[in-house]
Amino acid sequence: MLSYTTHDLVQAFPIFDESLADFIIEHGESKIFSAGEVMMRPGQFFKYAMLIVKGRVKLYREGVEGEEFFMYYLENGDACALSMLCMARNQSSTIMAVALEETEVIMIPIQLMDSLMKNHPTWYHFVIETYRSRFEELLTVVDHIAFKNMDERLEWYLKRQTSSLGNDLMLTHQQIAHDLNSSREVISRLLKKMEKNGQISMERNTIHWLG
Amino acid sequence: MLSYTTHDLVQAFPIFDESLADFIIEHGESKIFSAGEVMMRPGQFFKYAMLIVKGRVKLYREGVEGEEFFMYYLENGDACALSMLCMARNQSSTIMAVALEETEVIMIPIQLMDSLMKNHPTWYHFVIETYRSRFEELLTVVDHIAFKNMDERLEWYLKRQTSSLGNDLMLTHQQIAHDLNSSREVISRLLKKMEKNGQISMERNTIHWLG
DNA sequence: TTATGCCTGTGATATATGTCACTTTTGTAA
DNA sequence: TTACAAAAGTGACATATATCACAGGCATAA
Repeated sequence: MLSYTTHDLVQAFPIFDESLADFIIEHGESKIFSAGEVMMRPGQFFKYAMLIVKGRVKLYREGVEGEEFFMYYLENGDACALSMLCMARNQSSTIMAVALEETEVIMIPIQLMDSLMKNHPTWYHFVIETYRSRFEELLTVVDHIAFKNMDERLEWYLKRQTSSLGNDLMLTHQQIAHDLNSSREVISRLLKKMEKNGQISMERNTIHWLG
Repeated sequence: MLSYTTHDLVQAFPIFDESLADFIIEHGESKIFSAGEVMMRPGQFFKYAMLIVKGRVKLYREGVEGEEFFMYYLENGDACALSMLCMARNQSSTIMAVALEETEVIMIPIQLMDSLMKNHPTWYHFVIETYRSRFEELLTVVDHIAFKNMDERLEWYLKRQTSSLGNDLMLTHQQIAHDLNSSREVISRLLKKMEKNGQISMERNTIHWLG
């Protein structure tokens, strides 16, 4: 039994109807991850579908030699598409989810899926929409790495960051290089260019987006 | 009313139970696409979920300047994850699906989704599994373009092709270059190397995989 | 204050891939 | 057979990105 009100939940997940919200309040479990905590790792087996109520989760892909590649953030009102697949198997696929801030999630046990699907049309609308949006996002990620040069990718990366984190980004060039699987020097040089073009301004540890 | 038997359908889609197969036979529609026909294009609105019964469909991403990027094939027993999202909106996202051979599909109208989800647990298991596998596939695509050099990507590409098309690939270097968004010369040179390493042999229009 | 460890800037160079120009091979149609 | 177009081979060069080496700036702890 969760401590949210029906109203809270419908506000966070507008697609839910009240009976679904009530069902989740009654049967869901709650969990808080602290900043920096790993929420999901390679080859993990899921027993729950996870809904994000508060905080921010960074999803990224790990290469075999420890490279990183940023994919997207999950925030309030999102669900982890991968956790909802519910049947993830042990595989070499290595997706990582890390809480960036203290993050509050609702966990819904697998066993409830049948009942949810059967009795709550808004639940599977939600599931479908979750997949759809992540799938689309992944497609645009593919577009960018397949078709674009690093300068455009960097610009797009910064835009996405600002839409999630605001215009003042507390990021080092090194972190950005990791997220784009590039190198610091390259990122530094490209940022310098963007600064000259008046797209951003920079301070130590911070980039200001001048959109 | 489709002309398949329950048995046919369950054989093609082993996850279906008989009552689901019967439902689909009763309410689904059938369509045949001829080789080369475009089955899905940018910004299309879907009224049907599509199940592939026979043939082969190539899915690829188009860049803004007409570049191509191969993603995956759909074959007998697969469903088009994107069509199942059912609510695709007009967007700049440009995914293309083209029938490679004559391809036979079952089309399930959106309006039936509610009933299918409600009454046929094996249906949503199928839907979930469809998403899961496409999502995973897309993740491995991201891995390769994010982390790997062209030689490894080419090798992986050829392996995937063979697992779908057999060991004798009727492909020109130009086609491969398109699929990988590279250039013919680069692909030719890399193929030459692979030939020297004994991984493949080549003829005009054909590459033999010597796995 | 000094010492230390990030963070950032910058030139030189290496490497992978893309591009250009041209040739040779091969299959097919006239 | 010849003629032609598509496919494939190849060297030279261009460009983007990665890597290396090092210097200077800034923040924090001792």
